[in-house]
Amino acid sequence: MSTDLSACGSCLCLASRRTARAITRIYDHKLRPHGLRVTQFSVLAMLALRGPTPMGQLASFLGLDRTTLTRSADILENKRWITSDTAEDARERRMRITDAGRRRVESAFGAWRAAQDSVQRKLGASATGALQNFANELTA
Amino acid sequence: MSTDLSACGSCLCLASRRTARAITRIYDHKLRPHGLRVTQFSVLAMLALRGPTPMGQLASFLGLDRTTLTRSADILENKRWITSDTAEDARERRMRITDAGRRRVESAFGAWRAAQDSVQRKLGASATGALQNFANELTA
DNA sequence: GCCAAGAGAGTGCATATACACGTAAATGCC
DNA sequence: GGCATTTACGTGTATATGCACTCTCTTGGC
Repeated sequence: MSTDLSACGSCLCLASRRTARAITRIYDHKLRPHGLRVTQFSVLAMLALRGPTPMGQLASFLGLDRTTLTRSADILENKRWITSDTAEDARERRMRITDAGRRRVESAFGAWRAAQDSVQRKLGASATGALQNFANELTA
Repeated sequence: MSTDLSACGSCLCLASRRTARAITRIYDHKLRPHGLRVTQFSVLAMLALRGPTPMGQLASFLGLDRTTLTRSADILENKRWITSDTAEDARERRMRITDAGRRRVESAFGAWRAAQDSVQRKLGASATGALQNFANELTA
């Protein structure tokens, strides 16, 4: 009377993780010459686009845990690519991209574009559109 | 003459990672009472379905780096949920699920099913089908 | 003004992830 | 049979990820 595990072969979590790992490898490979990981690129690009943003809000935009961003932010701050200060509310840690950070992310933009195009070619336009929606639908 | 980074707002890598993180949280939450993470569940289920499998081959099926599986396998082996031995080829480390491992993954199956259904409801049938294809298309 | 409740953020811990590098066993070629 | 090559795998290092817990600061009610 052992359980039938065959349904696990179509595990959506495994599928999503495999997809993310495969895509991440493509981006990281392209970004490597610029000394950036795609996770770091995302944080820098987000800050460049949105301007100074408090931790929690930035974590929410990136869809990751607040405490995860704390560690990533420390790394980026050590590299002098971001700085942080406090606002009126002394609890808030407001993150800001530095000039060096902006130069770094801009220099890597071509590599990011190449990776983006590569994945787009492999998956097709409709698939990439769907992928864009998933995260939003899951956090709604 | 600063670069226009606005295209980074639709980064496919960020989208895939956000999706995977959100889905992982759902599965991990359901599996928690059973003392399993979804990554561990995947390894155990795969071994239960496929029988004894060498490291590299298992890593390939899971779409993760071989060295990542080394660490995960060590954890599962410490918990006595899997064992490993060598075959004719002394280089091969062949993984095998134990009875305790099988009981564990079977006891968690209901939780996995609940998480799977939950994500399926949120994304819809066509979307989940698409998600299943992505990983395969990217590793082809 | 005082205090309880809530909001924003950091730490300890465990696990996940992969690249560069190293090691040992099998294999192919002569 | 001996050695270069290939194959399967492990380690060192760095980063990513999130839960439980803790701390500090703000806010509301009195």
